[in-house]
Amino acid sequence: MMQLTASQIRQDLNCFGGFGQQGYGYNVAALHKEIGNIMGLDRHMPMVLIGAGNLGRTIARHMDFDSSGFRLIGIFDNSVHIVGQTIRDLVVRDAAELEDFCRAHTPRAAVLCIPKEVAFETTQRLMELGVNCFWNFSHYDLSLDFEGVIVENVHLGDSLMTLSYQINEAYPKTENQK
Amino acid sequence: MMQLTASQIRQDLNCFGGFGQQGYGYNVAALHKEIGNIMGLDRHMPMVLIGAGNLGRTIARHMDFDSSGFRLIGIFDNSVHIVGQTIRDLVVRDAAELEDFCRAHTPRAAVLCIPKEVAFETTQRLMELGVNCFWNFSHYDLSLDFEGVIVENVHLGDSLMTLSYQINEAYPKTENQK
DNA sequence: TAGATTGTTAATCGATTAACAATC
DNA sequence: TAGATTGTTAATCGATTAACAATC
Repeated sequence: MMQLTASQIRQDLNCFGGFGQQGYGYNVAALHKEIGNIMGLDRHMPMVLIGAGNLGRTIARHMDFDSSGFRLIGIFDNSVHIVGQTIRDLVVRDAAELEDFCRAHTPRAAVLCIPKEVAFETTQRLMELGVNCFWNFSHYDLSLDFEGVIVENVHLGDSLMTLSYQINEAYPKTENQK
Repeated sequence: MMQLTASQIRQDLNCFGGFGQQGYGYNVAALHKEIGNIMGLDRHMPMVLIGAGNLGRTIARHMDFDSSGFRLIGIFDNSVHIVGQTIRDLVVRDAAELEDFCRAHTPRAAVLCIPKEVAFETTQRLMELGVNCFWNFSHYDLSLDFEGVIVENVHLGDSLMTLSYQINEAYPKTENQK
């Protein structure tokens, strides 16, 4: 279904070890669990979310942090209109409380749902508090300015442009449209 | 800055043609425009968004469709609580109007911000209306059931798990944590 | 002409695929 | 023993890198 060959699956699994039994097959349940362990999905690492605008709220509401290796323990914003709101079971805290909160709960990871204008300073604040793993929704490239960060970027604009390219390849612009 | 080599850039550009002048260089502004043309970023293809829940509203509000090759011309939902709301400059329409609207405006692309339970039937409805290009935020794999679709998937869960894996590689679980 | 930079071909590297041994 | 399926090595393929010719 995923368009992978049997060879490729065997090769990929063998990067991490042997999980099957020759002549018999794989124990699917056990393999599934092993892969989860390799990915660290059972770690429940404390994580904070910065920026509770439309995007941040959506992420906080929709994502299943618990089954992805994380536990969302705090949501922060600097707008008086948003601070105090409850999202899921968390009350949005004032960004000014970030230092105290991080010292108390020592998260190592953060979701960045902030405008790129404040991305640098926010990242710097977090790094000083020991947070160096980022799920980055901002348009700012953290890895340029910070050493030793672990970043996973989500740039939805790139994704939409990729779709545009695929469509443009399959159905090219006609001369009239130019 | 993007960690690409000069060789790689030249090779990649030459997949589409020669845009520079030997001995002189590239005209950056012209090259930028050419790349946009290749990606079809100036097409303003009509696009509808299906599902105006948290995620759908966020996408509709945040994304710059116009500079990515699309024009968002309609937002649809089936909840009476959401239909009638205004997002940006669009009023959310009842999903029942989808057929009439598509016949009138003939969009070819759609954003799917719907639960996976209704993803199949919604896709089928859209395909019958001539919409076969999808920006898919649902957990459902369209390409399995539909031939000739162009799909760009956004699976945020995968992205978060990728971050988990990277962290788990860099900072492995200790035995105590197991 | 010398220096610089692109276009293009060749060499290298890594990933995918195929083949086969090992094992149930 | 025969069939099936994994683990692992070898062959193939494609992408990245390097080299060099072309051109300003």
